[in-house]
Amino acid sequence: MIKITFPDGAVREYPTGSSALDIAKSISDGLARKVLAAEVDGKVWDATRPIAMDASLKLLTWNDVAGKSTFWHSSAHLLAEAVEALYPGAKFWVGPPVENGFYYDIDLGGRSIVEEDLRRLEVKMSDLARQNEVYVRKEISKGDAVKYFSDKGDEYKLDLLQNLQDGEITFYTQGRFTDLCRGPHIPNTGFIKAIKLTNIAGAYWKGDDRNKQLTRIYGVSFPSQKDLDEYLRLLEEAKKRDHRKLGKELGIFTMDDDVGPGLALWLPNGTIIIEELEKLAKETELAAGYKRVVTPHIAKESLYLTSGHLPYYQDSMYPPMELEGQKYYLKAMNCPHHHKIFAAEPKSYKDLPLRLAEYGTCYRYEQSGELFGLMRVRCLHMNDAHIYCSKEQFYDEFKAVNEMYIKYFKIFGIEKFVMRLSLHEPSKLGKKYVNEPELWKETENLVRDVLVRTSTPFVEVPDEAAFYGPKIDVQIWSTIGKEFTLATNQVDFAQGRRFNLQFVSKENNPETPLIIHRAPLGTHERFIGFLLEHYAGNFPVWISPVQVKVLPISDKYIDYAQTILGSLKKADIRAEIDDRNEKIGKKIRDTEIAKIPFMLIVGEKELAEQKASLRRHGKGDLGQINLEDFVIQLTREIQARATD
RNA sequence: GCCGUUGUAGCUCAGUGGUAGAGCACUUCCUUGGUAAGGAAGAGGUCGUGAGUUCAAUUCUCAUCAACGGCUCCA
Repeated sequence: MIKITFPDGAVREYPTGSSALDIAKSISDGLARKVLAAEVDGKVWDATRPIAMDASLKLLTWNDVAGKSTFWHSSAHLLAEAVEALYPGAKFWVGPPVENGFYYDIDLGGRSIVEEDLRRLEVKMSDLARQNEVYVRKEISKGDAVKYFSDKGDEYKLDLLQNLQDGEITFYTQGRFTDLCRGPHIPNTGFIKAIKLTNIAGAYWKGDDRNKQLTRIYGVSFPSQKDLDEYLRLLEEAKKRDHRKLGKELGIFTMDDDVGPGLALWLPNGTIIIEELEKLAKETELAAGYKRVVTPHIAKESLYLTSGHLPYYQDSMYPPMELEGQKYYLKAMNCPHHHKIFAAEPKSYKDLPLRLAEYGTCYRYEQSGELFGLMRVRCLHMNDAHIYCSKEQFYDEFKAVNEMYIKYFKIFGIEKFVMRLSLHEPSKLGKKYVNEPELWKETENLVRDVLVRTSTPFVEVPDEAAFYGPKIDVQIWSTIGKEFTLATNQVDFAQGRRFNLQFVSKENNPETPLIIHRAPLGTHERFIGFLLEHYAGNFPVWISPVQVKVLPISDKYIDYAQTILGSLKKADIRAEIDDRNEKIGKKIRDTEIAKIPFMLIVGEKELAEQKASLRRHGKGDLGQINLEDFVIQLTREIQARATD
């Protein structure tokens, strides 16, 4: 007998060699039908794998992340089985679960597949699933494994085997398909009741663009059709929040073929949002001791040779234009210009920290396949600033920048983000990173220290630093799941030297400042793209392009509506009037769809009492109000930059 | 940049080897209506661009541009 400890601390005895599934059955058949895998002594196992000694046990179902992953991983095997059945000779790389489903990377030997193939594969997968094929685990020697895949002619699996040793190699077989896999898997394919293959994509082998491109098939699967339907519904919901769709519907921005890819045109409504954001940034930065500067959009080649950007980032810059025998580049970053401002006059320690801020317009030649609505563009307006400080001042300055992020995020109610501490990779010194091993260590420790001492949760990511120093990126996700850096806070110990920037210390010695590059609001493009999705287009009133719409019941009340409009405008409230020849129901509907926060409806009654009927977007009729009170209240809400 | 898909009116989309349709939006008229779509009429498109096949191309072929889904990249 073995002693099994359950998550609630209960200990029960079972015959040696019982599986998690056996144990579940002993509790209830209903539970056994839901068990996908098990956590045995903290490791995820097949539910069917015999347990030979005392262990702690947690049964994993669809409601556990690990249970879901196992389910999707097994679905990937099922996909591979279907692919092998329909397209003999296919070779397989890897088929992992992902956040929302699974994929399998496959070499189809020159064959390309289309949407119809996905439907055929779905049918085949469902057929195979219905056969309740058992996932059989088998430990196998490296020699036998190599022989199996050599005979099969699958060089990808052979490549995987190279890094595995005897004793850690397992095969999983379901039906006619056998895969090299460490598992675990669900008990049998019958658990997979609903399957949707979502898309086909090319994916470089091992993620290296010098390698062959494999066919990646993405899919998602569920234990019931109802779950799939719900998932598809949520996908539809997410699409409604997509900033590209909302941006068009709300008149925020547009793109035009003649202007060029990745070059957003800001429409009047979008421009209002930009101006509100800039107002916020300018107020905040003024209070934090920043000074504003303005710099040109272009500079000579020599500037970027000095900064070091040309050797590192030329591929991401627009090609140069030639004037008077000189090469000029569109600026991809503002820092070199700001460094020149620092250098324009001699500096003493008394001038530090010097904080230079600019909403700088940058142009980056992003790869065509990378462009994505407003989130990834080729012309961007950065909430940029550079802080020049001494080593002693660094901690406070860097910390203040981090606090500024948090302050902004509170204003916008941004809660789902991850702080990412990006570090250098020592083997790439002199290539991807400036060759200053000591400075790298020192500044990375300084930055980590700020995060640790301010108890900011963060993740460390190697090989993601800027070429000039480590950084903290704030990562967010678009509604369709793409990850982006929203804000960034970077240390730069390299450019100060490259530009020979100096200040005179208290001891009358020349010293090189440390530089902090920071962009708490990222760029207008990405930030507004993110805000559109974050609020689903329902902007808080302070950034709403139109804050109040005045709706006369009929044209008899247009004059009174105009009077109200006048008072609103006098109070600097962005208001419009809907004087179309439409019924009030239609006007309300159109205003609701336009996501305008407030409506003032005026007719016979309102005119008689010199009032207005208030309606709030999404909340409906709020009854009659006194206009002066409304203006006071609304102004207060706008000034507070209230979220709702 | 790479793989795949798509490209018809301002928007969402239908359609055909014989030079095009719907709904919404827009304009005009009727209606003056009280909290999410009143009615009628009208206007609007070289079917992304270029070339080829054909008596004839929006439709077939090729190229190109752009968008979309991924991959790679992301100061």
